[in-house]
Amino acid sequence: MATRQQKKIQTRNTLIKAVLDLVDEGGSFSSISIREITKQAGVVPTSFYRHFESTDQLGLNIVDEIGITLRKIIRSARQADFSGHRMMQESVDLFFDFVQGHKEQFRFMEQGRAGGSRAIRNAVRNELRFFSRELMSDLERLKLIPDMSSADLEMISDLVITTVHSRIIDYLDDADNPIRQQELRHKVVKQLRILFMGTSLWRT
Amino acid sequence: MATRQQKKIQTRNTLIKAVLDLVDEGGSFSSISIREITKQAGVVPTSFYRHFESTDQLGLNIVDEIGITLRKIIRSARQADFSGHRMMQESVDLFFDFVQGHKEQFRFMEQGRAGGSRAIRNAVRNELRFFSRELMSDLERLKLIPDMSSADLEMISDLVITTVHSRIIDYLDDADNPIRQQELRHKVVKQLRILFMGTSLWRT
DNA sequence: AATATAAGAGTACAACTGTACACTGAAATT
DNA sequence: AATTTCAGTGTACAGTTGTACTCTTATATT
Repeated sequence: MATRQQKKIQTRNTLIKAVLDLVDEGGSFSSISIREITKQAGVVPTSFYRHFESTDQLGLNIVDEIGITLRKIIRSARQADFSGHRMMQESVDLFFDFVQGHKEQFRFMEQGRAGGSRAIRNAVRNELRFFSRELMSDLERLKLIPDMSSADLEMISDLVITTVHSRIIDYLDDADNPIRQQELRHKVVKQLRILFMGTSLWRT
Repeated sequence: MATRQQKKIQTRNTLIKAVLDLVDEGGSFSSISIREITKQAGVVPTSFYRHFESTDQLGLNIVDEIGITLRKIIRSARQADFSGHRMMQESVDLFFDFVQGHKEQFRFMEQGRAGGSRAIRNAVRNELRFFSRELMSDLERLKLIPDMSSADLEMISDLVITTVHSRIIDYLDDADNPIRQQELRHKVVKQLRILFMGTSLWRT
């Protein structure tokens, strides 16, 4: 049998998973009760407090997990080392494949960004900013956008991330319509192309 | 005194306003109860059902009101008839002034888009699509983007709307920091400039 | 003037909520 | 081997929830 510490971590993960499952089933994080969570996790209500002092605290931990997923996306993209004219399509596909593979996390992120508590909104914002900064450093490193100040590069990275992440909800809501999902990916690619073309004409 | 019909409409509006007030105070629509709403509205809980069969129904009515606000934005922009190199800045300012003036509505919209019920998410999506289509027809009418197919124009309008509306939450969360709000407006203007520059190089 | 209508008030209740408290038993420490 | 620790259980309770029901009374209809 496992050690006490291991078992605790296990239950903790079960609680987090319970929330993500409930969100995936269509629930809204802000209206999920401690009792629903513990029921879903197969644990008694009061046990919750052995791990989190509030649902909000649990939510912040989920945001941390989302951060990990975002880092995985970045790592994958760097390893794949896309190049040439298919680079854009391949990057977008990589991103949405991750969204598909972690739909509960991304649904939670979008919910939290707009409708969570102040703390959760800020946490999500931070993760997105981090993601944007990583993109920025890749744009710099690979010299994908020559002759650009740091401030402008930051602004452009931000625009790219916004363009992509704004479509997450629409993408997930089309889960039963793969054709529309495909079109959506395609649309995003076009939008990013436009945007990158714009950078070549940009002068601060 | 007012007629029975007028009084009914009045209470109905009070209920809607109650929800928007609660959202403005930091509440999440999905977790607001009928009793909270009626309490805020100064009306007995059971009265709620004389007007709406569920909170979701009330929410859909709020989305309709948001639609009206969006139409006002469009009308204002057309009347103002911005032109020249300040056009972009003036349009963005117009938009964010409206956001400022209807913060409860816009907060509700962002919450609903990501965390509402399926019905509410779809309703919000529809309003945003409408908004995007109106922009598209203006781009066409004013020939702001020459030599562009309808499909591409639609895709570009969508990108513009996304870029602007994605910043609503960030903007409202900086309510206590007007300098940051100003910077945010400025950033959006730059992003739109890049994007429009991109369109001039675009070939399907 | 007599009657019908219907918006809002009041009452009631079962289901659910967060959380305080004492308990259990297996794992960790001594 | 004896003791301590502590994750998870069980019980309890006051507050909140949605909603069915009846009642009131001002307005509308006749």
